[in-house]
Amino acid sequence: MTQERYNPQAIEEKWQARWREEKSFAITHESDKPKYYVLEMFPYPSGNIHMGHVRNYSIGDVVARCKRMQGFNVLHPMGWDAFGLPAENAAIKHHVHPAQWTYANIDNMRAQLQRLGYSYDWSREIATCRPEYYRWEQMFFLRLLEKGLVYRKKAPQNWCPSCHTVLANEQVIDGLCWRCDSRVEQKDLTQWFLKITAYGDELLADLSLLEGGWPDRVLAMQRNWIGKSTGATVSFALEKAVEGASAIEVFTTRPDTLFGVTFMTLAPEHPLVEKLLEGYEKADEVRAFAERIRNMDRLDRQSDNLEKEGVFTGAYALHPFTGQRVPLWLGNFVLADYGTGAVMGVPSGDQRDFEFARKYDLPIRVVVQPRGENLDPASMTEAWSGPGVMVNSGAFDGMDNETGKKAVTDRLEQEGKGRSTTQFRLRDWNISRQRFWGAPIPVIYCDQCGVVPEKEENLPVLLPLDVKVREDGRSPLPETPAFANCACPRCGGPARRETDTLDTFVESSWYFARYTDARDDKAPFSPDALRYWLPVDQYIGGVEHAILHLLYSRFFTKALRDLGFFPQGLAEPFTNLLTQGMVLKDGGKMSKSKGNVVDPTEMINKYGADTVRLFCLFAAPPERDFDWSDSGIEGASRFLARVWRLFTEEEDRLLPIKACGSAAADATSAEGRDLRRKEHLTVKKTGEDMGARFQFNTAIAAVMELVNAMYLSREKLGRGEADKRVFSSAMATVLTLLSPITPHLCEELWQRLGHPAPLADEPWPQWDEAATFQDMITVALQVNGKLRGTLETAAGADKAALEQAALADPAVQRHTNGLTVRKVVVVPGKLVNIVAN
RNA sequence: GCGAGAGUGGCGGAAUUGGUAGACGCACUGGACUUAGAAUCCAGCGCCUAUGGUAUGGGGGUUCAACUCCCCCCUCUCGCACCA
Repeated sequence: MTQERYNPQAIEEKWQARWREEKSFAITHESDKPKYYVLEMFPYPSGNIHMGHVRNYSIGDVVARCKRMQGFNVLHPMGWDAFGLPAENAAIKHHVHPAQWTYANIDNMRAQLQRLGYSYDWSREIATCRPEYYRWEQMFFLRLLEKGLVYRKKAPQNWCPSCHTVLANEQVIDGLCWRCDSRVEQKDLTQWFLKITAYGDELLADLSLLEGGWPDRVLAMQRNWIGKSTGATVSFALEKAVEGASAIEVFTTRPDTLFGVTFMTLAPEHPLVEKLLEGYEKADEVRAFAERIRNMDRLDRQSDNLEKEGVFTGAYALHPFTGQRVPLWLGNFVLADYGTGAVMGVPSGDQRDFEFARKYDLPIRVVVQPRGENLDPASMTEAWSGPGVMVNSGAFDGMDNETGKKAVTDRLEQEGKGRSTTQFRLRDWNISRQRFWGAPIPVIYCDQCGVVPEKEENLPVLLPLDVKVREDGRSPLPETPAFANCACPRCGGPARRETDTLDTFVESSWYFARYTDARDDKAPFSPDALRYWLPVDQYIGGVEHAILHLLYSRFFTKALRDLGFFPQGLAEPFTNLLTQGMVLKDGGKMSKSKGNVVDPTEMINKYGADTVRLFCLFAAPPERDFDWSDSGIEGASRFLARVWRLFTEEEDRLLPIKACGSAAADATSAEGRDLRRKEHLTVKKTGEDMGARFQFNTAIAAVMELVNAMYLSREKLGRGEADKRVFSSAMATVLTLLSPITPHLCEELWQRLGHPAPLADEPWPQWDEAATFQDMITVALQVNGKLRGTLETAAGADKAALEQAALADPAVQRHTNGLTVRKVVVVPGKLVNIVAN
């Protein structure tokens, strides 16, 4: 026996160098094997990796290595989401150029990732800030523009005063900037938009394709965000037509309650407000109200406990069916940018309208009531929005209200007073950013020709790097003449370039596809490679992207398909999604300000990469948050040292055989049979846990059990060839099963066993059903469902024998003494339950 | 309010088809080895009034048998929230 300490540092460097030099994980799409594309969300190159990255990428690496061993041609790439604000902020703070800062960070983080031994195909590495990448994005922009999926419009936009840029709706969280938590303001700006709403229906419908593959809550969040509502747009004629309008339209999901309309409420921003007020004696009061509401902070205006307020405009519309006069009010709760910016008021059927009507003493007219009940407007305390029968609704009386929705809409359509309508909560995606460190938008403004797209052959529009970043954070591009001034691609005259850059979420919306053909300088992708690799089979990342990045990528997939870049049959980019939990410390998020950050590099220095990987996977199932534990990682380290010790101490009896490499004939002793059975059962369990269920914690636990069994058996097992084979096979199995998780240690010991080829190229072991059979088993003995004893019995014992043995058991007899046995339930191989009273 | 998920020892967590609850690990306790410590090894470890009783957030139900299925309730986390 030799004593030898496990020393990860030397081993890990050795294998990492080898993987790098031999390009061990580079692959092509020319392969007979089935493909498997596993992808982890690429990082922003902030400077250093944190534990969240380690967890994310360790999960991905186990999947990649495991699938590779299970016979798949695995694409497992890595890159950098490299444009974005932090680079500019760092530039201001440290007086380095954003590009320099970004590339230095990439170099640093790449080295950190390589120290963790991840099996990436580094030949496919991308950085989105390189022209070789963003040139294709500029091309997509032009094609989308051509197709009408990009447009320019002036509208109130989310403006972050601290970041000096607009934000997409998805980037405003509770009224605050997603990056810096500043209060978002509204600002009228002309911006470029991607028409994601054109895909609203498809984005919603295709979520059903992802059921089972994506977590339910992510699907729910997307559904929610898209927010499809079906109903009708109804036109109410104005009693007195105003300039440019003779009617006001409302959107409703409840056309069945149309006869209950007793007023109408307009958003203070509604374009007709000023015209409706003409000649009204209290117009100034109304104007003041509208002004006050319009100027309210958006956050306050959307808050929970904002009291509903309104004011009568003096104007009336006419009910489309009854011709009754409907007073027009302004209301602080009506959203200008949803539906038509005006809603019909049905106090009997809508709680908000009910409260509004009570407050301002407006009439309440019951039009839908629960079957068998009579609602009385005078005594009602809340609106009835449930199902029921239509009343006070003319020809529709007596109709079920669900049927009524369609019937009323049909009649509106016949009379030209309305139409069936679908509304989305989803808004088009503002992709303009007033920032420097981003991909230039390839558009030119010419006094003669107007807005002119750059010519495709002139791409890329290079982001100039010889620019000094402004101290105030504003983009230097507008005042960089070499960039901003240009010739009009159409008339050749002097023109100005668009100086806004693209939202960085545009880059991350298609990067997964670029990996399939990352070095192509003739086209964004090779169609063959795309057809082979897409979609991504397993995507892994944080749930914080449940809407933002994942929605945008889904949209891009559909849009690029319709532009002819992606295969026609491709509907969704990511078939399966795993949202990994966060790594916490002391129950909270790690943060510099709290001083509870655990630095992966320190941990690698102390314990080695294998231990860090092992602990991240063992601590909890991947979806769940877990609390970093300093004693927990000690345990992981201890286990690997234990494997190392077992190997080195028993090296003299280890034969160079492979996992599951012993024969049934080798396991002649009870010890041998037991160990061999445990070995095969472990292969069975880890294969399922690691390759299918992604429950790495239980897979690791199973291997730990096998190692424990080996420790217990080593004294009892003999040193004959057959026993050596049984023991060696178990050792080979431990190394093979553990290799996706702790590849360095496993490769090292594998090589030391005398195997010339690396473990990474080994096939996943095959377990043998026959090896898992047991002659004698333990059966539970229950009396009235309570465990009273156990029984050692032959595995094949039949029901009658089991029943007899159970009834003869002393413990059972003690508990059935004086009782009459009514029934005996025998589950062969499991238990016997005696029912007695 | 709506939607999703969760609730099991001192802690992280197992229990995949309803069939011996607490695998595996952490922490802890005792022992061995040691001048001592570290490391390692062995043993113990849900709770209690302990040959038994009791226990998977609480209450009911189905069943020979329930962490698992059904009904009601409580708590926590996350997301959305005046979307007409």
